[in-house]
Amino acid sequence: MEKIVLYNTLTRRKETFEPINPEHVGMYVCGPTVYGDPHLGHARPAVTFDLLFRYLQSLGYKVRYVRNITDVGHLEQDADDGEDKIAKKARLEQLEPMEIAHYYTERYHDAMRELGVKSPSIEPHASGHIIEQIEMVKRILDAGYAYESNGSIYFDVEKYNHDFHYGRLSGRNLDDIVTNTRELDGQSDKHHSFDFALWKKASPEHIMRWPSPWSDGFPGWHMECSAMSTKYLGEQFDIHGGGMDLMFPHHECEIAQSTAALGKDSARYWVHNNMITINGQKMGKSLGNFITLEQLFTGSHPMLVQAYSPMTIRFFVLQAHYRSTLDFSNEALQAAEKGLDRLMKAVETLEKLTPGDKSTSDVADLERRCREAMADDLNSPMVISAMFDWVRIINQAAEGQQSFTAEDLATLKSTVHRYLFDILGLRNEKAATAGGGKDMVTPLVEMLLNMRMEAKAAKDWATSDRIRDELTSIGVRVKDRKDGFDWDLM
RNA sequence: GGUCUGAUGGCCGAGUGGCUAGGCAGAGGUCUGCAAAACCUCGUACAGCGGUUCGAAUCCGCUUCAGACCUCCA
Repeated sequence: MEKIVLYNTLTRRKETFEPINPEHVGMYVCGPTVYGDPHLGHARPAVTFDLLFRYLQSLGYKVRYVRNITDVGHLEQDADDGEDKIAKKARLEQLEPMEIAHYYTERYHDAMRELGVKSPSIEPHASGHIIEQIEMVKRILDAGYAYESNGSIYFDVEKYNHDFHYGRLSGRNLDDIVTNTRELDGQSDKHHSFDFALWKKASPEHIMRWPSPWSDGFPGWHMECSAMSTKYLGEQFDIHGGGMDLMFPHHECEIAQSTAALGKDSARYWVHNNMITINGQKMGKSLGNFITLEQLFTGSHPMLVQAYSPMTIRFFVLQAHYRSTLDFSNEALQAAEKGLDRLMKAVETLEKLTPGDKSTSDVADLERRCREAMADDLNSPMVISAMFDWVRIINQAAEGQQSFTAEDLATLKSTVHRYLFDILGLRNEKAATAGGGKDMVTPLVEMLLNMRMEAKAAKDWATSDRIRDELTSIGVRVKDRKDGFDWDLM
């Protein structure tokens, strides 16, 4: 198996990736809380871990990719008295919480499909794993790292920290957390403000509730990921992913829970994607500066000067390394759109190239550069950079300035396919599709262009230009070739 | 305040102790009946100040600025 390195947040360095079972990879990624439309921020982790998923598969691993749906337990504001996000939305819209969860899950799936994000292997819902979560809470209680207080169960951070190290993922130690956390005013059931809920007793008006040994209530937010990752991937698995903003407290608490319950670390490689920013600031719900994916696809947001296709968004995300922040702007998105367009045109050009006697460039160069870039912590920008160098070479070949043997041409096509389509997950949105798109209009366009050729032969420039102008006006771009024509849809 | 990141040419964004990342925009040229597309050429950028080094934008220190997390957010 190809040797690859991944940046592990746990050690803050790149490490050679070695799965627990040689042929298999278990990967868990924190999915969305389904109480609102998916926005540009959701696209980052989805595309990042889709890239990792596709890449690992392309290397030959059998990957079990688990991405959860949070439909219960995620509270607003202070975890002690905040309202459940789903329940709040349900109350505001006078719907069942499950209607809200279902609706936004569907919206999320639709957007992900558009972005070319593959469906994970398993997509468990928190509400469907209450029993597993209760079992895990019991294990933590049995191990002595949690306490009951008025029907709720809290994690005993101080005791845990005595035996292990609370804060090792996010680089904190408990003293820092203590001095930087405001102690609550005695109203809380918690012993310390830094303790977190494993199980919460439901207040009378709380809708989403389940029976448990301690009270009718609901699980704490962090429980679902620990319980579901353990259930589907085992007590130890390879990769745990998510956004950097989840590092603390969410992932830190997950580590504490799993370690307390199982006596050992659960995830070996922690992989975090960085944020998408807008005017240098994180794009997020709380800041109210987010743009939904649908708004992006349709251009219906005051900040957008035009619509951007799903593949433009995907390409935009892939052009930056996943651990860097990526700044949103119309200019950047337009650049991505044009760049992607050029890339896809070159792929079409490549399909039409005819083989020559010899090859004037080494096709192994592209494969090597792409392979090395991906193996080095998923460096998709480097892959794209190599691709563009070859776009030039392909275009030169189309002009007769380069040539390739049939064998090299086949290699080149397969390399481009593998990296651009299979691994980066891009697709040619404008390409011919069965029963629609370019195919449908081809006979008509070519008839007109043949007429234009005749006009040109007769030096009837007026007719020739009129045909071209009319075609341009309906979105067909005409390109003259030495011995004919070419065209595409704008 | 604590923890941690980052500062790259007009914009986005890689990378690296010495060898052109790439895209977009811009300028000139080739081709063309004119265009478009494509191709060729061009900007010689790495926040500031010190230090290490034969050599640093890349390593170290300081300064300035920005961002993330420390309450929910991908």
